[in-house]
Parts: sequence; C-alpha cells; structure tokens
Amino acid sequence: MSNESPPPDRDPRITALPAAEIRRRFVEYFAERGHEVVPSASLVPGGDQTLLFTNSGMVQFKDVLTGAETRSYKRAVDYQRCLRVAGKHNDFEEVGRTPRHHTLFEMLGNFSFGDYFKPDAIGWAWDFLTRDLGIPEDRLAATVYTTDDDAYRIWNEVIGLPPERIARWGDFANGDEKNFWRMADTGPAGPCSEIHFDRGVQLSEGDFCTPDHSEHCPRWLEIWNLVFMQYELALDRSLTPLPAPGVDTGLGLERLAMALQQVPSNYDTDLFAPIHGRMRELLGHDPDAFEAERFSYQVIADHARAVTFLTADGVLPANEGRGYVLRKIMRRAVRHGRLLGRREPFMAEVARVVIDTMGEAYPHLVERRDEVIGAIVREEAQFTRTLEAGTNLLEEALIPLTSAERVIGRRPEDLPADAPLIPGAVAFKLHDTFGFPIDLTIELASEYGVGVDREGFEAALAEQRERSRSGARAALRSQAELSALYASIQSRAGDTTFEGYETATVEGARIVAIIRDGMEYQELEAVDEIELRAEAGATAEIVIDRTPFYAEGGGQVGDQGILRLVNSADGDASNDVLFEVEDTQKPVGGLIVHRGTLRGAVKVGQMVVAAVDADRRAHTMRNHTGTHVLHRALRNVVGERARQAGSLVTPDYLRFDFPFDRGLTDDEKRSIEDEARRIIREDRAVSIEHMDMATAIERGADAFFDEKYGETVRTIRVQDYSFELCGGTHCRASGQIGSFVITGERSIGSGMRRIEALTGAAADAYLRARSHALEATAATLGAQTTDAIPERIATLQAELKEAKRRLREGGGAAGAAPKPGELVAAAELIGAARLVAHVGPYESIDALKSAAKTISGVLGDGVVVLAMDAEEPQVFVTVSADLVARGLSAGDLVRAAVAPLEGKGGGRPEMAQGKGSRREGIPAALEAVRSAVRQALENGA
RNA sequence: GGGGAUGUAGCUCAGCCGGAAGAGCACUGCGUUCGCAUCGCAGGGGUCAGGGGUUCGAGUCCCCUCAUCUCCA
Repeated sequence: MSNESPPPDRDPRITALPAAEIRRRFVEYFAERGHEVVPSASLVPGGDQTLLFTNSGMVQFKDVLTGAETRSYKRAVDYQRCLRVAGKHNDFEEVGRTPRHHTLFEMLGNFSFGDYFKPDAIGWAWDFLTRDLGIPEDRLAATVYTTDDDAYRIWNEVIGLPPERIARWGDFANGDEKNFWRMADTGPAGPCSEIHFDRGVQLSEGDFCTPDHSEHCPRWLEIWNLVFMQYELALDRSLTPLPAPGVDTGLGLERLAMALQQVPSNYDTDLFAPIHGRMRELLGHDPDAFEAERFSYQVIADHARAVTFLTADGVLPANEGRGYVLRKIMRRAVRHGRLLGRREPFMAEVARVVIDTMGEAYPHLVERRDEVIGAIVREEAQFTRTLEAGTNLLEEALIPLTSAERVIGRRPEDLPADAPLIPGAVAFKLHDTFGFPIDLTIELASEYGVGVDREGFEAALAEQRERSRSGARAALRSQAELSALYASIQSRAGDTTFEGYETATVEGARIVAIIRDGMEYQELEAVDEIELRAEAGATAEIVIDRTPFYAEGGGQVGDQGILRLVNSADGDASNDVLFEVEDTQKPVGGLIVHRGTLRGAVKVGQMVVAAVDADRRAHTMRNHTGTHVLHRALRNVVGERARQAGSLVTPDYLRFDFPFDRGLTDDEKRSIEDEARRIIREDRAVSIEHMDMATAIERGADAFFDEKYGETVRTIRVQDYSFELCGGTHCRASGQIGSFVITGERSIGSGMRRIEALTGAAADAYLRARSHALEATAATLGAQTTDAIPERIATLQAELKEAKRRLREGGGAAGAAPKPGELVAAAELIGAARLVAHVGPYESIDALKSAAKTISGVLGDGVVVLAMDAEEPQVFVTVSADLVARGLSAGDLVRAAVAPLEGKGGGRPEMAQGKGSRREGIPAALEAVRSAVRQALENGA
C-alpha cells in the first residue's frame, strides 16, 4: 500500500457517527435552512450526451447553475451518487491502492442558485461540522483562492480561524487551477474554498505540511469543497462577473465518515466494513489474512458498490459505452476474487450486502434488487466462460514454448532471465479477441516457466488505441463549435415558443436567426438549383420566435413542413414556399432549429407562416401513443423489468428498446399485440397534464430518464392504463392509433432487445401485404386454401427428400439407366485399359458421381466416363490408381471431353468433372476421351 | 464509432491445398449383460447462420447481412 498511514490517535472529543446518520443530518441541517431536498439523480445523466456518468453532485443542477434553466427553488440540498471511472476524472486505476480513491462515492451538497453566497456557505459549513457533528475546531483548516480576499476575511474574521490554518492557493491566470473551479472551457467558474480535516500532526510528512490538496500529506484530509460561482469564463480565459453568483458545494461522505469514525481509511468505515465482512466469510479469512490482502479486498468492495449502483440505474454489461465500463469494473472485481483464491461466483453475494447497507438511502436499489442480482450473476457466469476459453487457448500457445511442468503459484519475478517469452502479439490477441486479461496471461505463463513480452503487448495496445481514436476526434470538435453558436443565439434571442401541441400552423412568426454551414447570416438567398446540388449537404437552418414544429426529442423525430413569407402589403401569406423544413432539432435548451432547403431569399426580422406537415405529424402521433401502449402491454406481459431503454418514433414506424436477457416467445408477442389492440378498441381517452415531478412519481408515473426534479413535468395518460412523463405529441384517444402490429423483435446486444412495430394505415398495409404473399404462396404450391399451406409444404418436402435419396442411391429417376454390371460387361478395351463410357439422363452432378462410384466399384481397375444428357451437359471421369500410375489423369480426360462441349472442367488425377453448353457435342466428347486414353497409354508405356 | 474472433447433428466440437458432410456424447431399435457411465450391431437426425460472388466444382476463397463473444474509443 503506497499511501498507508498508521491509525490516528483517537480523539475522545469526536463522536463516531454511522455514515447513514451523517447523510441524514446533513440533509436535515440544510432543509431547516430553506433548502429543497432533492433526491440523488441517476448515475446516467439525463439529457447530457457529453457526460458518461454523473461524476459530481452538481451534475443534475448543471443547467440551473448556468442559468439556462430555472427552478421553483433557489436553494437545494442532496446526497448524490457519483462515479469517476472515465474521462477527465478517472480514479479506476487508483482504486484499492490508496485509502480514499473510489469509483463510486457519495457527495453531499448544498446549492445556491443566485441566492446566498460566501458568508452563508462558509458559515453553515463551519456550523454543521463543528456544532452539529461536533468536530473540534482545532481539527479543521481551510484553503482559499489566492486572490479571494472575501473568503479569507470570512474565515479569519467571522469564523475566527487563525491565519496559520488558512492557506491561499491557486493562480488561474498562469495555469495553476488549484482552488479554482470551472464547468468547462467556457461557462460558470469561480474560486473555491476547501475545508480540511487534520488527522494529527504525527502524520506530517516533511516540514511543508500545510493544509493542501490532501494527496501531498496524509495529515490533511480534504472533506468539503465550496465552489463560489461568480464569473463567466470566456474562451480567452477572461473572467466576467456574474450578476447573480451561486454556490455549489461537495462534501465527500466516505471521507467525512473516515474522519468521524477515526479509522485509517475510507475502507474501514461502516460503508465498506460489511462488504469486507461478507467477503471474509466466503473466503474463511481471519483479520490477519484480510490485512495481508487489503488491496484485493478494497478493489472488490469498491467495485461491488459501483456495479450494484450502475445496474440499479439500468446500465447492463455490454461491449460499448456505459455498459462496457460496467463490464470492466465487474471483471476487475472478479479478477481480484480469483487473486484471493475464490473460483466460485461471489459478486452477487457482495452486491446483496451493498443493497442491504445502502437500501435505506437509495430505495431504488431495493426496488430493483432482482434485476441487479440477475444481471450480476449472468455477467459473472459469462466471464467465467471467457476465462476458461482463454485458459485453454493460452495453454495451447505455451506448448511450443516449454515442456516444463506447471508449478502452481510460481510468480513472474521468480522466472530465470533466460525464460522463454510469449510474444506480445500473442498476449495481445488473447486480450483483444478473447478478452483474456493480460495479468492472468502473465500469471498462468509464469506457472509454466514462461514470461510475457510486456513491451510488445503495450505497443500493440497503443496501436489499437491510436486507430480507434483518430476516427471519432474530428466529429467531436466541430460539434463543440456548433454548440457554442447555438448557445449564443439562444442567449440573444431567448427560447423558442413551442405551439405545436395546440396547432399545426403558426402565423406571424418572426425569423430570429439564419444559419448555414455553421455560420450565422443576416440574410441569405437560395442559390440556383445547380449550385445547390454542387454543395450537397449545405442545408440552411432557420430559427423563428414561435413555432408549431416539434423538435426531435423523447425518441420522437422532428417535424417536417414549410415556411411561407407573409406579404408586407396585405399581411397574407404568399403562395410561394420560402423554406422546406426537413428536420427540426433542439440543439441547446429551449432553442428550436428548423433545418431544410431554402427556396427564396430570407432576412432576419421577416415574418413567416410556419406550417407543419399535418399528415406526417398524425402518423407520428399514432406511433407515439402506440409506443406508450406497447410499453405498458410489454411490461404487463413479461414483467416490470422490461422498462423502456430507448425508443424511436417516426411517421413510418416505431422502435422500442428494453433490457431483457432472452427473445420474446411467440406467445408473448401475441399477448402483447392482443392487449395493445384491446386498448385501441376500447378507445381510451389520452390526457395530458402538467404537474410537479414529485406529484407525478407519487401518482405512479413511469419516469425513465432523469427528469429535472422539482419542476413541472408533462405527463401523458392513457386512461386507466399507461401513465408516463413525455414531451411528445399524442393522439386524443387510443382509438386513433387504429391498428397495431409487431413486425420484429431482435437482440441489439447482450441483455438488450428491440421491438419494431407499426400503427394505423402502415399496420394495415403490412398485414395486407402479408396476406397477399400467403395467398400467392398457396396458389404457387397448388394448395386449396392458405390453411393447407403447411401440410402442402410438408408433403412436398417429403417428396423432395425421397427424390434426393433415390437420386443418390443410383440412377434415380433415370429408370431406364442400365445396371452397373451391364455397363461393365460392355466395357471397351483400349490398349490394356478397360473403359466404361455412358451417356444417360442423369439428374444432377451428384447422380453422376454416385453412378460413377458404383460402376468403378464393380469395374475395379479402369476408366469410367459418364456424361449427363442435358441442355448443359456434364461429364464425370474416374481413373483407377494403377492407371494413374501409368500416366492417365482424369483431369486431362475431362479437359479433352469438354472441348467439343464448349465447356470447362478439371479435377484430380483420380476423379474430375466438367460442364459444357453444347448438347450435340456429347458423342464427340466421349470419342475425345477414348483417343486421349489411347494416346496417354501409348506415351506412358 | 473503429477493430478482432466465432457460427457445421439435440450438446461439445473435427473437417488439411476447394473435389460425395464427420467424431464423441445424447436419441431410436435389436442383441448382450440384471452390478451403478456394460458392450456390440443397426438406424434416425444437417438450409455447414442467411444472402450474393468466384469456380467445372464452395462447409472451405471473396463481398454483404445477422447473431454471439471480445478489445479499443
């Protein structure tokens, strides 16, 4: 353990509190001070594609902090599950090695959205730690940003913290970002103030051990970071003061628990101890064995928490994206279980402990217990298979390298310097193709006395990384530039008013922005047709102040339609289409952008009539309401765990993804269709209601993605049936869906399925086409009715099989074919060789082969030449071994035969076949074989 | 998003340089033996994942699609 620290002396003034109690008191403390209690958001951030996981407490308030969104409250408190395992914050490799790195951790936070600022933020933090939790004041210290005199003054004068326990750090202008926080390259930013816990002077390392970022000295433990968002950061790193600064704080629960419980590491708190305990039980380890294997124990405990929380948030092991991260975490934990000597599955066991200890604070863990455990059991079993397959492959690769006996437990460092090496490429292939971990390869190889070429392996890995990266990069960059453009339009022009729920046409909308190729224009004129085509993809984009166009979202595709100019003279709409809207998007917040083709000239400020293609919209609505009905029906039939994981609603069809570990049976599909159709028949009212999130959840709404908590949400209810949060456009009653049919159900990756379905006229057309195809089939088969088709096919198949067998067994349908014996009796003698030549109506090349084999069996030594009398004549020749030895070759004979047939052929000396196109050439072909045999024998003899 | 691997009988898998689809287990029948995985004989079972192509000939070579496994981003 690189950073292991001796146990601190116990401070009798500190009361050890369970983590659950700390969590509870924190929320209570800030709730009493007017903070809205907001539940922990999902680890999968809602509506933020730039972020793989929720990695800090402020993620769910990001838009509120930037001012892009407002909420009904100005103060919030939460405890937020966070995962740091990918991207900028990546602690994956450190986990287990240090006392306080985790993948999953909890951040307690209080937030001010333009409300209170530094005095309250600092004052409450201090008050909570010292008074509420009772931490002695002399055990705490603070840091402030170098130039943040406000914060310094508050700490020193108001709180009364002596100057030697206030450190000033950071110099943002010169690239030292300590104590300075920013959301991204641009956006809100500001100085921080950290609160550090003093673990005891005996832990000082070196003389320069002031309250710093804790990694430099084990004496100090950073527990709380207060971020004062008071600037807007521009691209040139200049800072502009914000009119209404805010506060974002993060208090690490694990660290605070470690401090209060006075234990040497986070892993010794009551958040982790029960997990270690269960693991020790499974392994039969005593405390000494545990201490000796701390690293692996800590990895397992940390990863068990991450895996449990991730699966509970709906992430499933997969080979890409979030699922892949989950898989990596899971497999690393299993790896460490093996290091501890555990060969049997254990992850589900420790996950149960996680659910038990965290279930009260995170009820969704308990609700989804079965799904979580199930996913873990499956993944662990899968990994076991991968390991077994990899072990076999590796042992095979080892055979040519060594004949040494396996010595269990021999370590790589014990190998002699001249030990044989597994090439890096081989180790990489095991890793890359078969998923066999490199450390296992090293371990197993060394047991056989073989080393691994690590450098070669790393080189191959680096090469693969480079290959993968170069693709995605460019696309990402231009994306960022575009976002900045949209954001600037939005901040200038404000949100687009969406009127599409009520109407399909908006008159008198004003053009507020025109964009093309990532550039903004004040006016733009359509170039003529030819030029337009030359610049394929140069579509224009128009933003108007009010629109009926639905922007893509919630799985529903964007609307199409047209914009017409309003004549300034009479105020009527012109008949000319100004702009054809081909897609509608919402690139940032509430800004709606119409993409399409410009037909005339536009200018910012002009008035237009915006009209949605109502027919297309109606089809989309049917599919959207149909999606809700399908979702409910699916879960009623196969269980609640089949919750929506993604969907696509277009005018043409709908697509629905859900986590499920097997295909649906025909019965299940039928039940789902039956139920959906019943709901349609019953023509249930579809009602739309706005309410706040808490009310919606309380009333049982299905919320599938993280919605903005505490805000008004839009709900869609199919009367007494389905109730979901949804922003899409819907039918007024289920009867409008008209018709419903599932057209496909398939896997889209492990543990994930996709249903495709049709509604309305498209469903009718689909069923009609199916029925036509069936009738055509019946007609072709000569079946009386469509019902008789299966029987008719069975009969035909039986006949076909019988026919094939007869064919194979000799001559087959060529009933008039002479018996092999007769043909042999009539064999010609050419020189010393006997030759059977025959032309018959053989039905296939297989029949020819079969006949030739029988004949040559009877004939013994000799040549057999068979020709098929058909439009495309074929020949088959066999030559016995003794004649091959004398220089005859069936291949040559066939080549001689196919010349008169104008065909081609070839083969081996013993047998060959050929095919031609000239039926009349058959006699000549046989004659050619005779003379070829004669000639070959003369030459050979 | 970019790679790699696999797909052959109910199961586990062979199938060489392109030349008539195989083994073991399981199954059915007959015989043998009443000793816990007995032996023997006979038999059934295949869209070689699907679709194109090259070839006289493709399980085998090439391309596309699908499914599963896996690595990287």
